[in-house]
Amino acid sequence: MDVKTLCLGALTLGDATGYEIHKMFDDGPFGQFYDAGYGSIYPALGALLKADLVTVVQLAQEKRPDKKVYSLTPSGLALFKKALAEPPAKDRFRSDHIVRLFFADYMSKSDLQAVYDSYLCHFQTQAEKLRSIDIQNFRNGRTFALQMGLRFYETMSAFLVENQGQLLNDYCPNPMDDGTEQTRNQGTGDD
Amino acid sequence: MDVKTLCLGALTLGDATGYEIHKMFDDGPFGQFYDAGYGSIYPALGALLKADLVTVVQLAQEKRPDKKVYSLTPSGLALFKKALAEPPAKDRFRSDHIVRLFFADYMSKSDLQAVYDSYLCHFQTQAEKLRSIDIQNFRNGRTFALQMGLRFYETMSAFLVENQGQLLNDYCPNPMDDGTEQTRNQGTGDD
DNA sequence: GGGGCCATGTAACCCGTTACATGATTGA
DNA sequence: TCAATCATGTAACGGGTTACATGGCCCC
Repeated sequence: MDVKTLCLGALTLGDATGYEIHKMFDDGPFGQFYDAGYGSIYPALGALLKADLVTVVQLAQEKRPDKKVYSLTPSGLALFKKALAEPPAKDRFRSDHIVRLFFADYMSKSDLQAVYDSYLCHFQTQAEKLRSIDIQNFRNGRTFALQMGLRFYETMSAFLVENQGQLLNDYCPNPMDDGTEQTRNQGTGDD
Repeated sequence: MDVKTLCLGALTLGDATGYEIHKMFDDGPFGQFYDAGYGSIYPALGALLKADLVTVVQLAQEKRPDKKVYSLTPSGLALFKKALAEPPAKDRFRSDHIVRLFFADYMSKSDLQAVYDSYLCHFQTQAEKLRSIDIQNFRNGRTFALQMGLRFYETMSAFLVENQGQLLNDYCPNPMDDGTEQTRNQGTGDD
């Protein structure tokens, strides 16, 4: 699902500027399952406008660039619904953090500790963010997705806390002859 | 973290062919937190070879294309460790499924049900896959990452089961007056 | 017999990321 | 004063995905 479609979706929640849509991907309810920078949002909005899937109202502001408020058109909404009806692509998850956790034995203990700390902090922060979102006027799907994200962050941070010892206390740097591969030459001084 | 680096990491687990590395991203222990297709793996391996970060042994096979078994060189290992020591990029999670769950009210109930079913099935399948991986000879980090993945899949599938009713029984299609739920940006500031 | 597995690779394309460019206001 | 927030956009670059190209074996 590309940024254009996601922008359409964002606009079903109400008219918004590119700047505001970006915030939705950053802070708001979208951040959990997608993200997009200005460099993709603004061009997407431009393309959407050309295709009459959105309209724009330009509000002049004296001290800032004009604010361009975008709204969904009926055909934009129709296209979005059509996109939703298509079979979803596979989820895609990429985690530099888990790569490091996985290869813990190739890291120094202090680097590993740092990764652990930043990861835990990340999950806790995200959970906090989600908790602060008001779900009163959300309909079912919104609430569901939000709670799912919350559960995810809470579970992951709980996991990190519970298994900290396994990772950090039992830490043991790679001896480099663990039997996994054919021998190469001596791993000299490294780093 | 790019595919080249990930290939280096894959090779720390033992010599492998491009085909085998691909399987690691597909089935194996890498699938949880990264994925890569042949179209990125083979070129990556080629580049790694040119840079002397891996070596290759070409085994002629009569009935198939030659099998090219790649091995990490000391400098490849060193580079990989250097990459691990760098601060990790933010996790990136993209879920077409959750987008659909979030916008449930813009879908037909049957489409929504289908998305729910396929998502649940996905998590259950993934969990099963991870459970079948033998963790006996894994070191801490490997086990940790694997268990983290397992916890993730189990939690998500449990969440889906627990909250099925909220999503599907309380389902209520969008009234669709004008497509938007509220208005923002009525004026520059307020007034 | 046909589909899936083994096994490798290339090339085009698309899309998104990053960096660049501008600039005033507000709060610490 | 310095950082952050508001606010929009462009251009180049890079990377990965997709599709294309090949072909025999093995199991159902």
